[in-house]
Amino acid sequence: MNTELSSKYDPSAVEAQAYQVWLEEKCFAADPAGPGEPYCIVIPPPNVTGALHLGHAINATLQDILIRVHRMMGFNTLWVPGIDHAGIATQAVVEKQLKEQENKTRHDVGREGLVERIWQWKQQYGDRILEQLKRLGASCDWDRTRFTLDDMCAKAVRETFFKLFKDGLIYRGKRLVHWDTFLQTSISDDEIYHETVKTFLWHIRYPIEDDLTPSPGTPGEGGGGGLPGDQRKDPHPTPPPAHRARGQDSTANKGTGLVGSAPRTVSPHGQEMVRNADPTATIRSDVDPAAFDEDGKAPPRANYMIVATTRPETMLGDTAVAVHSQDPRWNWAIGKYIRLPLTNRLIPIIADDILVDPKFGTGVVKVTPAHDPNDYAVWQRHKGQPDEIDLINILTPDGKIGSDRPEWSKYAGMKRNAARAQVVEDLKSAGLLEKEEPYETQVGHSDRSKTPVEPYLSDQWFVKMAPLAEPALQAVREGKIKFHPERHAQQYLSWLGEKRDWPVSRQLWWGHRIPVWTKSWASDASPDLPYLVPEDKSTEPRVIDLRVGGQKLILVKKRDDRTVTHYIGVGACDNESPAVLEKAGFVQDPDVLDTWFSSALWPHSTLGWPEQTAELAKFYPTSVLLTGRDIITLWVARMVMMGMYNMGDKEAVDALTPSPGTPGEGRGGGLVADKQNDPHPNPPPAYRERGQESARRAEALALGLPFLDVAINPTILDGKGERMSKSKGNGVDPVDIIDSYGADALRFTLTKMATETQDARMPVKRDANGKNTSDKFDEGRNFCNKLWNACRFALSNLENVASASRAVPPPLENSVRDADLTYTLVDRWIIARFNRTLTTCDEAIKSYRFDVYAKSCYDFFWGDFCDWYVEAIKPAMKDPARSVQTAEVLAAVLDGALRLMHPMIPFITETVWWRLNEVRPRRGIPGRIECPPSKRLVLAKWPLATSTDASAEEDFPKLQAVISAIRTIRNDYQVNPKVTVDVFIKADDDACGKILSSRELVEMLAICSLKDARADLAPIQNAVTANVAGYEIFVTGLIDPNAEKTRLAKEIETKEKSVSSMKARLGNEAYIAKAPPHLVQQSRDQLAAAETEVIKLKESLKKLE
RNA sequence: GGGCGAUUAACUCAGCGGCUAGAGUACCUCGUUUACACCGAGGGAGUCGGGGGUUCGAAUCCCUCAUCGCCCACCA
Repeated sequence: MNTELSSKYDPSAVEAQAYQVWLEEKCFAADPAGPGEPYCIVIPPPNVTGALHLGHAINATLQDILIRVHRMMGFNTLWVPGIDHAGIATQAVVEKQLKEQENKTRHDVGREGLVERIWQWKQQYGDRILEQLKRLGASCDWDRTRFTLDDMCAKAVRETFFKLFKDGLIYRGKRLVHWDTFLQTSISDDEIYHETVKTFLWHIRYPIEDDLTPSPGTPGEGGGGGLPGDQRKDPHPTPPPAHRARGQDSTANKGTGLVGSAPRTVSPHGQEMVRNADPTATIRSDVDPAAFDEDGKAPPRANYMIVATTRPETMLGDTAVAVHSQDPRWNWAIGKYIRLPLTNRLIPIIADDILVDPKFGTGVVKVTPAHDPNDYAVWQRHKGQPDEIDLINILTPDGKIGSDRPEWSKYAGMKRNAARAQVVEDLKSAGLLEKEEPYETQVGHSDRSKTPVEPYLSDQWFVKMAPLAEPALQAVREGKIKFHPERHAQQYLSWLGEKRDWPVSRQLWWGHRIPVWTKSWASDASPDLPYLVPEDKSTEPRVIDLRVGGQKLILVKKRDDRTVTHYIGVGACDNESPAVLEKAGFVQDPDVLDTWFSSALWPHSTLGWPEQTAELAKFYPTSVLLTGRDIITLWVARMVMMGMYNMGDKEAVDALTPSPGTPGEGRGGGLVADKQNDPHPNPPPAYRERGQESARRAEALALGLPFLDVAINPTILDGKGERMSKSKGNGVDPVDIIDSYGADALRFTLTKMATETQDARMPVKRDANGKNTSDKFDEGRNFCNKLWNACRFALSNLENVASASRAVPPPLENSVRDADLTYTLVDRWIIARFNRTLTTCDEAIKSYRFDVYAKSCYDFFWGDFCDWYVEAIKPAMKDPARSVQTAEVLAAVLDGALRLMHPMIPFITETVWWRLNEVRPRRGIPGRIECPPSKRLVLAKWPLATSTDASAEEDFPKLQAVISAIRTIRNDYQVNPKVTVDVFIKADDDACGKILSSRELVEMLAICSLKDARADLAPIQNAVTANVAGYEIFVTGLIDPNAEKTRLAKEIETKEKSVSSMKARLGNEAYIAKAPPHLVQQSRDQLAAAETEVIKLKESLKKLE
């Protein structure tokens, strides 16, 4: 291997070689049996839909920084890479490709054909994604790469579903889905596009049936039923074994999760599966009744209501009319009935303050629960209430009016538009059409068939949220999991707080097939059953928990009616369970699980759960989750829930959740309230205070938490603040940047952008090759180039200087030696600066302030190390008397700097490290910069911050100020850089002593000759002067009286400004009385200093006249 | 409609009660001294979005308005 550093920095060569070495030497491989505290991150698996973008790049870079830092700190470190199958999204791109390339639909190739094609896609893009991560420098343990659809994850998915089912947390329920009447399938939200359609808004009269006492058959009487389609007549099926559900709602939730044609579970709030019932919706209680009564008189009570609709044909399925409870025009009618035109059905007038906005339209809304999401929500809200309403489906799967109701038989078989025309015509002839006005509306269309979609009730599987969500809420409320920045916890809390049940089935082909098998047969003939359940002759609903061939299997037997028995089988973790069931004639549910179902298990499924693997034991809970804020709800919340559910110790989890009796109302404020009570919210613990951390970890382990911290990285937007996307053409491909700038430069720039803000902007432009790029990466590239060259220079110097003969390094315990005193000021200063930078970086990384880490490294390396230190030691390095000592410091500081920056800039630092090891294998300054040797930087020890050096940090900046002042004068007078100027300095004895002891430095860096420095300096004629840091500086030989007058006048002006502002401040009695004394003193000192400087400047000015 | 965020130099951003408000890029001047022109030295550049308030003191905290953006929900 060639360790020479090329004179020109070439990222591609450096990067390829270093990465290859890391891989060959298995530097990223984790060993659960190895030493060290665990530190684990599981990657947010990128969707296999396409290549990685900058969002992934920043996310992966930050994770890699954490992983590399902790690896160097001696943690047993594991970064699990992986990819997400991304159900809908991936199927959609492959279907699109199929259409474009072969002009086929998924129905043409069939389920197996399509799935096979998607696997091909996965192979191609999955590999590409992993390749991209490698080019970025990600130090993942590649042997543990996972895919959310691989066998390991599949096992975890089946086990979880099984467990949830057994615990009664999974149920079958109805949900309104988008229905494509042409393809006769439900489609996802993503596959809908909206088209503006010109239609009419029809205003229809609904006659109020006055003075009608509710008859026994009408709803509201509590259970009389009698309405066709009423599902309440079904008996509740037998609950599965009553495993104790978690959380305060447990009692209300037991005994569900089973077969059924309609949701029967009523959670305390009636929200159990309402996708569209938004419990946070504003209830319009602020309505002022007077607003409807402009004349001060109550309006006359009408004997009909007017409803407006764009879809009159749906009135066949109306089951109520809703008004606002505070609307004086209509609230008197609540509880009365409408005689629904055309069908002659009686439907109730109900109050629903969420649905109805009294300020809009007539204030009356027709309610069609089976065909409108909002109306469905109304049905949900009123279910179980005295004003419960009915639900009537009027459509057949192919989008025609059904024939199951005699009252609308006239319309049966008509398609939407025909039915609409007929209904309108009939209303007209009945004189019930009040008005017909042109209207534009957005109609959802199916992306597949290009036909309008219908909201359609369909059977879906749901996961009950309340018992899962409550512990997950508590875990964050009580700080067991911490968000960084903290404010992001709010989104998590408010979303989970809704506890909306989670619809987990998707009508797709790509994904984890729902592990449910069903079979129905006449109850007197069950030929295959004995194979599974030898002795079951019962016709009663029951749950049969059994093992077949050692496989966990649960069977639910439900008597549907007298002649047919349904069995549901749910297979658990083994691949053979399906086979067992299928052999017995069971048929698997055609749907797949929501892609987030497998994602929710990611932190523990990737470590081997449900097997008790060594990885799981060592690395769970993971240390931190780094992700974008857009998936806090979809993903983070679900991981916490499922982690606690699968991994948590039941007692610990239960103890976390307050029982219903405990006062819980005080915690409405959540985080905010806690923050106010705690004087030190989220205190930044010193990085190595391990005790606190391991206590937190133990607690998290008991609770089953998937991670201790959640760090949110910013979203990268383009220069206009818009999200990057392919369709907009404003996306930047990280690989393009790596090709042109290098991975280190990309990483540095992204790290520096990782502030606490939620968005980071990146102006995008096109490069010469027509690719998108951004000037933002210049900074990273420049820094990398600087780093490369400074290292080359340092190494070439070290090559020429022999190592000190003493044995190095001695153990850390050795305190600072007396020999330290022999170090020069600049040596002591750079060592102090290094240690201070290290401390800052430790804190920054601990608190996920990656920008601070990047900025500190940049300032230290470029601003201190290159600009001052390296320049300052040039003479000493050429002087045999001093070079040995100087080289020791140089080597140690360089060593420390490489370690410090390696996590962010891994390739260059590693490459330089190899050369440094050759040139100077032993290095370190005992007690100041320890440099324990390591062949590879990636595995080297993280530096330990040591004491700082107050006097060096105070004195050196004064030298810098003097040098800068002389340089400024030189520049102002445009002195040729080769010309040496003469300088005299007046200051007190101590200060003069200091400047004289660094005389060489000042003379070299300011290109001057320091003629004299003393307290009693004789007046200097015709000098250009400056006053800094207690030094009065005179530069002779270049005076231009007029220019100097202007210069001094300007100087005096600014100084006087500061004098007057200080005076004003000190003249304020309240300031003297109330401000902290040290600030008052500081102001006084500043005033004094400024005043004397003004006097001196004025003296100088006088001399010129 | 709800939530979150942003508004500081020409651009991209730090700073979040107390230094004369900083950095990078761009710009201007000077300079190729063998680490680096992807460089060095120096410089100009800002009523900290507007308006109120709290405070001895506000870019920083509170209220309000305006503009922009992101996420979520929705438009009978």
